[in-house]
Order: sequence, then C-alpha cells, then structure tokens
Amino acid sequence: MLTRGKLAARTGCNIETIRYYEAIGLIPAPARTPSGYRNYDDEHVRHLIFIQRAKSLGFSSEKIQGLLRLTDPGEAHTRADVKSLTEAHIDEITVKIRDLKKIKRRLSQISSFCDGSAKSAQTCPILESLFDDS
Amino acid sequence: MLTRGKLAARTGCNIETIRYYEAIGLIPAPARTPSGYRNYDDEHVRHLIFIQRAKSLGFSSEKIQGLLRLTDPGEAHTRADVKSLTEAHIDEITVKIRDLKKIKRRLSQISSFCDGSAKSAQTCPILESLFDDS
DNA sequence: GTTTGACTCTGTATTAATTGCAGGGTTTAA
DNA sequence: TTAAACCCTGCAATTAATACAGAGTCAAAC
Repeated sequence: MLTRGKLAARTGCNIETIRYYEAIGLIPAPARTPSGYRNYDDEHVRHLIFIQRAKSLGFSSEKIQGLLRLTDPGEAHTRADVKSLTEAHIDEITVKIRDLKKIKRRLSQISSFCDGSAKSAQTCPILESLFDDS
Repeated sequence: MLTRGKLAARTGCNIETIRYYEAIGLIPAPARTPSGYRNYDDEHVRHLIFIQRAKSLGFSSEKIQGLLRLTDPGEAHTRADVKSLTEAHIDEITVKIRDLKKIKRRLSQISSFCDGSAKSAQTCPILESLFDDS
C-alpha cells in the first residue's frame, strides 16, 4: 500500500505538491481504498521522478505534459505528431545543454584562476565572461 | 538613454519583471534621471540576459544570486569561498547536463523508432524508458 | 508652444505554482 | 482501546511573475 506520504518520501516530492499535481492533471489520479486513501503504484513513482527532474531542468508544467503525452497509451500519435513534438523538444534541450556547458566551463575557470587573495575574484577577468553571449 | 521599456525589448524580459528583480535585489538599482526615470547601462543588459538563461535552466533566484555574487566587486572572496561555491554549482550543473542528454537521447529514439502507424507511439517500448533512473 | 500618444513612475491586485494549516476521519501498534 | 501517526478536504499563505490604475513625463506632430 503506497500512500501519499510514502510516495512523497520515496520521491523527495513534497506531500502537498503530489495532491496539487493530481489536481492540475500532471499525474493521473490514483486508485482509492474503500476509506478514500490514495493508493499509488510504481507508475506514479516513475512519473513523479521524471516530473521533478524535468522541473529542475527548467521545463514548464505545460512542456512536461507534452513530453508525458508522448507516452500516454490513451493518446493516438501519428509519425508526424511524434516527429514535430520531439524535434521541438530536442532543439530546446540542445540549447539548454550548450548554455549549461558554457556556465560550467566558466565556473571551472573561476575556480582555478583566482589566486586566493581576498580581492582575487573582483579583479579576475574571467568573471566578466560569465555574462557573455557568444 | 536605456529606459526600462528599452531594456525589456532588448532582453526579451517582461517590463514588470525588471522592476520585480530590482525589488528582490537580483539586479542592481539603476541610476535615475532628474525626473525619476530608471537609466540602465550595458551591465544591466548582461545581468538580465544571464538571469533569464539561468532561470530557463531551472536555477532558483537564490542560486542565481549566489552565482552573481561571485562577480560582485563589492564582495570579498577567499580562494576557499570561490572553490566551495563554484564546485557545488559545477556538480549540480553536471547532473543537469547528464539528465538533459538522457532525455534528448530518448527523444531521438522515439522520433526514429516509431513506425508511423497511428498506434505506434503507444506500443513503442522506448517511451517507457523516458522514466528510467539508470 | 501646446497637444497627444507613448512612455514612465508607484502602489496594489492578480495569476500560477507550491506549500502550509485546520478540523476531522482512519490506521496501527502499544 | 487509545494515542500517535497518518490520511482526507478545503482553504490560506507564499513566492515568482505579471497586470492594472492613476498620475507624471517625453517627444514629435501640429
């Protein structure tokens, strides 16, 4: 019996947020016990973990719904559907990865270049480049 | 004269959001004209572009403040400071990149595997793996 | 040079996403 | 069999972002 509290503990998701995601349709409504308790299954666990990751990567609830719909057996998908949906997402993800790599590279430079004096970070020219658009 | 509206147009940021970011200290308060108009400079443009990117990558306002503080000439940083701040961020970014690559790879598989029939996506076993934790 | 439209200012209200709380029922384990 | 620990619902509070209202400012056409 996987109650809401246990699902929260297992996924790290706030217990109230689970109810909220159900309300907005981000996760399917689970079965209920005779007394009305929600009873989740492994599908819900995977769903919720995916949602949390996607959120942490800056995807909106709407975008996440779009990704999840790709896996929904209740939805019919033509090849064209899948193509256009996935390709738009792939492009967006490619940009995200590029931006993250840029920030990571700059942070590594900051970490290795600054010489340890109290004023080092202020004068380190690398810091400036953190904002660059190139 | 870079007014708030022009800054919004140049960065794609909502004009009201700029005022909000100033209120919570995410961007520095700009100079004012004698009549009270905000007057921004290039520093604000770069700041705001960086903030928008970081937001789109799932960083919280707090995290972004931490990153920006690394570049703030008014803050003193010891080497240890910089090391610990940057390394925590770098680790987090590494995870994000890995997750994004995973999602991207799965999306590519979805796009290329499904055979074009109306029911293809439902039965495509690749879809399931979008949730995997491995 | 004045008028008018587009812009800015401040303060406050609204929306969306999330979290917290209160009041009441259920389960479990001592 | 009762107390602790949970769940239920409904609603309030928070945070981030955006919208709006009323008043002042700027710029360019008349």
